[in-house]
This record gives sequence, C-alpha cells and structure tokens, in this order.
Amino acid sequence: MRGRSDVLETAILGLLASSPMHGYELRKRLNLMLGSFRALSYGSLYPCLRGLVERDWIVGAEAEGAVERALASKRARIVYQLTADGKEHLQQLLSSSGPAAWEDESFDVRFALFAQTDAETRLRILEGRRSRLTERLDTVVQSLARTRERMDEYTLELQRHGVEQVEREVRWLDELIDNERGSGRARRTRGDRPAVSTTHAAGDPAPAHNTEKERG
Amino acid sequence: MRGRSDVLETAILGLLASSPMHGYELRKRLNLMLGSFRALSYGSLYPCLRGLVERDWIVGAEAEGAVERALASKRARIVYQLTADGKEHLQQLLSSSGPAAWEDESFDVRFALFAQTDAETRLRILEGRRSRLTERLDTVVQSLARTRERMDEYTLELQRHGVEQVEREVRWLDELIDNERGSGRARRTRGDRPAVSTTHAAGDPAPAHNTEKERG
DNA sequence: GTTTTCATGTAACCCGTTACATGATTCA
DNA sequence: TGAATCATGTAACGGGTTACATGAAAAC
Repeated sequence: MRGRSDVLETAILGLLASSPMHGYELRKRLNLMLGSFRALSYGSLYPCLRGLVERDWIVGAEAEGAVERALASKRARIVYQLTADGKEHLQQLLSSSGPAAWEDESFDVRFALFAQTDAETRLRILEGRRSRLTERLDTVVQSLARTRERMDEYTLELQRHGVEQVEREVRWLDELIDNERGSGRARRTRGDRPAVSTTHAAGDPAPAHNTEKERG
Repeated sequence: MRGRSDVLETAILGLLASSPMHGYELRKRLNLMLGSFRALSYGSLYPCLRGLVERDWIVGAEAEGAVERALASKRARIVYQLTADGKEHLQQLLSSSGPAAWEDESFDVRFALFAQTDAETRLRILEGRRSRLTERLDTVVQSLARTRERMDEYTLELQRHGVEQVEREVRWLDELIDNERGSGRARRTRGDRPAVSTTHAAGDPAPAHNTEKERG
C-alpha cells in the first residue's frame, strides 16, 4: 500500500469535491491552499491519486479514453472526480475532530475545507486546535522558566518570539471561535475584539493559559 | 553514509561547543532550542552522533572506558565533546550565510547559535532571511491577487492569516537587524520602534515588499 | 519494592523530495 | 522554430518517526 497520508488525501478529496480536476491543476491549487508556503511535488501527488483510485474514492474521467491514452503515454489530461464512496469518506474525514485534526498541517487542511462542514464541527475543531496550542505554550513556558538563566540572549529571543507567534495564533482562533458562535450573521470585522490576556512575555509566574475556554 | 542533515549536525556541534554533553541531555537541549515546538527522536540523534564521531568532529569521552562499557550495553553515559576539527567545521557552518541558511529550520538553528559568530555574519544571515521571507510574501500575494475571487471565505482567511504571520516575522527581523546595526550597545527594548509598512492586508495593489533593505 | 526518569541504541517504516523520462501545446 | 508551460509519471534517495530492546539509578 503506497503513498498514504491523511492530510494529503483529505486535501485532494476536498478540492475534488468543489470541482473535478486533473493532477497538474490539483497540485497548483494544493500549494495555494496550504498557507501557500509549501511546495508539493508530483512525486507524492500522483502516487496518492493512484491510491485513491484503487480504493474507489475517485475516478479518472474515461471521457474519450483519456486514461488509456495517458497510460500509453500519449498524454491526455486525466480529470479526476469523487465517487459516491469518496464523498462519503471525505465527509467522514472532515467531521472527525479528534487530536489528529489539531496538528499544524492537518488543521490547515481541515480549516481550508471548512465550507464543506457544519458549524458544530467547525467549532469543535477550532476549540481542539486552541487547546492543542495552549497546551504547547504551557509546556514551553514551564521549561523556559526552569532553564532561562542558562540560555544566551539569542536563544532566549528565539523562544520569546516563538511563544509570541503561537499566542498570536491563539488570539486568531479566539476571533474565529467568536464568529462561529455568532453563527454566521453579525460577523465581526477583525480588530474590534479586546486583546486577549496572553501577553505575559514568557515570564516565570506564567498565568498558565487555561487549556479550555469555558464552553458556552 | 547514514544520518546526515546539516541542520541537525549544526545544532549538535553548536550545543557541544558550549559544553560537553551526553546524548540524552543533548536531546532535551535540542528540543528546547528549536523554537521548542518540535520533538527530536533518538532514532535520528544517535545515528547522527555516530556519523559525527566517524568524521572526527566529536569524540565520546574515554574517561574510565565509558564508550566500551556502553557498547557492551553496560550502559554508562558517553559524554561527547568537540575535537579541534569539529570546532573548525562548526565555525565554517555558522559563517556560511548562503541560501541554505535562510530556510526555516536552518535559520532557527543558526540564530540560536548566534552568540558563537561575529556581528557581520549575524547581519548577513538576518538580511538573507528577511529577503527570503519577503520573496515568499511577494509570490503569495501575487498568486492571491490572481485567484482570490475563486476562493471561499475560509481559504481566504487562512491565506490572510498566513501572510500576516510572515509579515510579523519580517518586522521581528527588522528589529533584530536594527539592534545588530546598533552594534550591541544602546540595544533597544522591543516596542519603541515605529511599525513597519507591511500592513497592506494581502490586497491587490500590493506594495511589493522590497526584497532588500538598502544596506547601510 | 515498584514506578519514573535516566540512558543508549536499532530496525522498520512513512512520507516526502529530487531528478529523471516523456511528450503535447502554446506563444513569441 | 524554439522556448515555456502544460501534463503525467517513476525510481532513488533522504531524513525523520515509532516501536522496540535493554538496563541503571533515583524517587516515592
């Protein structure tokens, strides 16, 4: 069984759900989707597509024998689309909001495909992601408190900056959660939300980011 | 030739330069160092250490036959330290400020080891990193301008947030560059620096982040 | 006395990239 | 007509993780 990875598979299925596409196009869209900051190579894309076909989640368009010509290397574009099974599987992937969905890449993909899920799932994932991040912050801030005196200024500055970026991510999630709770209507424009308390600059007393916002 | 990776090797050599250490401790320090947000496994650490020994850049302390006992699995801790060759090689690694040093992980490691280099090298690396990031921003903002109307609100929001994080990184670098130019003394405390112009919110006209600050 | 943490290491696997091979179509 | 881009694919390699094996010392 070759070339499996939940995140890539989810991404592909999610994109194909919006509109059928061939591999080359898929790759461009994929690169745009994932924060745009990574490049995905054909070396992982095409094997993954094949795997999806084997499991009957997608099919390559047989229209005018495109597949056959392509395999015989008289290159015609193969347009892939979801099967019924594929749609079902995608829905399952998108609504599974377990720990696997909180991780960086998985979360990004899930988020980019939010339009294809319901509000509850979105909220669950956002909150899970949030607690995943604050968990991280706690670990870092703690170990930082224990070892900061042994670190030189640059290492320390790197830590501080890292923490700040994650805190920023948490505030972003808070805005999104607010909007999602406000259920679509009366959506806020960014910026009019009072800044969250997270600005303790990696200090020793460390307000111990509460891992869960009280759930409404 | 097994287990090679510039970034891991640099990190290990850099840490050992401060003080000799055994693998277990090294791993903890390593995890702290790299933005703290990644875990490094023994499965990559120990093979890498062996590789470094083979190339005579580090030695395991022979004090009271520690190595022999360890290999005979009567586990004694092996304390590694840099050789003269190792120190030389490390200096070479740290002062090479080419494109390889601008990438995310490489940069983080280089930065964490800044205390072991001179001011010019630090400046070169910071500026290289900066131009690497603005380059990325340009690419993203451009392709965003071309495809934004085809994206749903979530995908768009993900893009926007990604761009914002990178812009923040650029401002951080600007502060560091300023400080570095101020050559150590009169170091600013963060915050009293006028915010940089980067707040164009991924729009179409896109002020085209100039890839190089004029070098003074 | 048993659990945790310290401590070293290997083998199997995973998921990705690079470099290559191949060729059609579009545009200057 | 020649370069760029579209388009599909594979083989070799790379650099990491997980899970395992092994055992000492410390903490409770």
